[in-house]
Amino acid sequence: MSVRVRFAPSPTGFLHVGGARTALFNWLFARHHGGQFILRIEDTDRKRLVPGALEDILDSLRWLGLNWDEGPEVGGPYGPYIQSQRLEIYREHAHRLVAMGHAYYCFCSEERLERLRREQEARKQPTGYDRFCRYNVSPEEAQRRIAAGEPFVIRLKVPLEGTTTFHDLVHGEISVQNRTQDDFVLLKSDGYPTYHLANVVDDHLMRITHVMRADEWIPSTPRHILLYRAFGWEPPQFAHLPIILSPTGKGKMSKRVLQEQGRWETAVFVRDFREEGYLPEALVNFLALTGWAYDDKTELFTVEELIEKFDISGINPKPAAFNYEKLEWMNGVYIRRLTPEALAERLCPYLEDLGLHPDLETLRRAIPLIQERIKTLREGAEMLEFLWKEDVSPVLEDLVPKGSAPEQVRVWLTEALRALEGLPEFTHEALEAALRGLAERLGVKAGTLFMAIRVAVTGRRVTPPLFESMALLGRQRTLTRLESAIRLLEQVPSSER
RNA sequence: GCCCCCGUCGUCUAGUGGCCUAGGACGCCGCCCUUUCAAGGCGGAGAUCAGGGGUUCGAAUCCCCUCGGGGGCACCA
Repeated sequence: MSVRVRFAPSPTGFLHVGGARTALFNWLFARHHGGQFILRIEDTDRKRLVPGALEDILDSLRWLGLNWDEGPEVGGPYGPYIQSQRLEIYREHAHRLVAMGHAYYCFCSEERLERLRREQEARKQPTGYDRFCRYNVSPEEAQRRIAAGEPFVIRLKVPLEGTTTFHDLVHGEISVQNRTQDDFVLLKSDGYPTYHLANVVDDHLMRITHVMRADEWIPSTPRHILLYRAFGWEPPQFAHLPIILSPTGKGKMSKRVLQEQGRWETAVFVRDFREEGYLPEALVNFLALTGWAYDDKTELFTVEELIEKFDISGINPKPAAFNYEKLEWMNGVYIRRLTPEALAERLCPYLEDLGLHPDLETLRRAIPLIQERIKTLREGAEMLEFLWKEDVSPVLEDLVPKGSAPEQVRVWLTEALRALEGLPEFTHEALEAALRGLAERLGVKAGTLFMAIRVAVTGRRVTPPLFESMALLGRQRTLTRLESAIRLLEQVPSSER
């Protein structure tokens, strides 16, 4: 039988890296086995729907390269793939379970359930439904009350004894006593299914063979097994993935936790990583490695290699902290491996985000200057910003090296200006020769002089190599920038010179 | 409170009874290169395998207990 797996997000927020990793593992597993990867949208909670979330999930998945064989926009033989469009199916299945004697109608009000829970908590007893309607409402009475328009839910008759056991592909044998499970709701009073019902019905109808999902579902898996049995269906295989923790290993990967821990990182959604200039292939490689390992040395994998090597047995059951530094390093590696043309192309959107309109020729020549010194595309765009910016507006404290006076720097820059004006050729070699000579004549350390010029010309202390940068900028703009830096220094009150 | 899961360097991990005086990677430190920042090269620190008991000739690996961390207990997913 062919492998069929699914990723089933709820459109209640943007796609989180944790969700992305779940999707990735499912996708890799499907591709490895030549099976199908299905995308199903679980939007049965109408109160928590977030506008734009579905689009973000689809976009993020596509950006990562995780294409789906069946699902929204592509269709498939078991559709529709959006649960809100399958309501009739769940309703029919829930009622069928009642007819089979495995489920029952419950008319308990929310107030009664709330009171019940409070009492249980007060007595420090396990909370859960007390099965009132299972024992006290006959099928005939139930029919009468439904006909009279009374709201109801459908609950599963959970066996009172015995244990439910399943073999998890990551965690091994897991078993739970049935008496610790209450008669959970299958169909809500608004006619919508709960996650449990919709999930099981769809996984069965869509012929899902392996359910790979987040760890947090382990406690409800026995319920799902019970549901499969009630229907008389064969349950799929389960593999529960450990969650991704914040970099400290304490707390979830969320904006709030990151902030509370005083971290510099802020990205938690796939779109955040995209905005910061991470390459999708680097994120994929990194994500594959959090919670999974192939051997004791391989770290860099192409997608094809990942597909070839991926195996559930390599999944670590331990929750993993998200290591931003390693992701940065890996992104740098991927950037360095890009062809210059590819890097130029990928950089463009980030330059445009800075409000720049780069000319391709300059960009092409600038790439070799930054390729090995950036970790993200955004960083690359920022590093090249000076090439197209109208005014780089250096700040005084960057312009004046420690231990120097503004007046000194003014003299240096003026001398530099003079030297460059008459330069026959405005090339890297000519610039270097001229400015090294100048440093010597001035009796200044080359590095110190260069830093002042660097800041004057680019507005920053961290830049691509100076002479290449100036050559790229061109004589005219270089001189103009030196002039404005000199003017800035002239404005310093004489007492501070 | 009840139920479940997890526990090897700061972090990601290799390890499935002897090859482990525990290997790799990120990060960190030092040196080299160097016009800034990187990249690169070389070297280094860093884990009594959560703790305690067993089993065994032999345990990070098997068993038990304890501790610590996480998750679940909704007409949310």
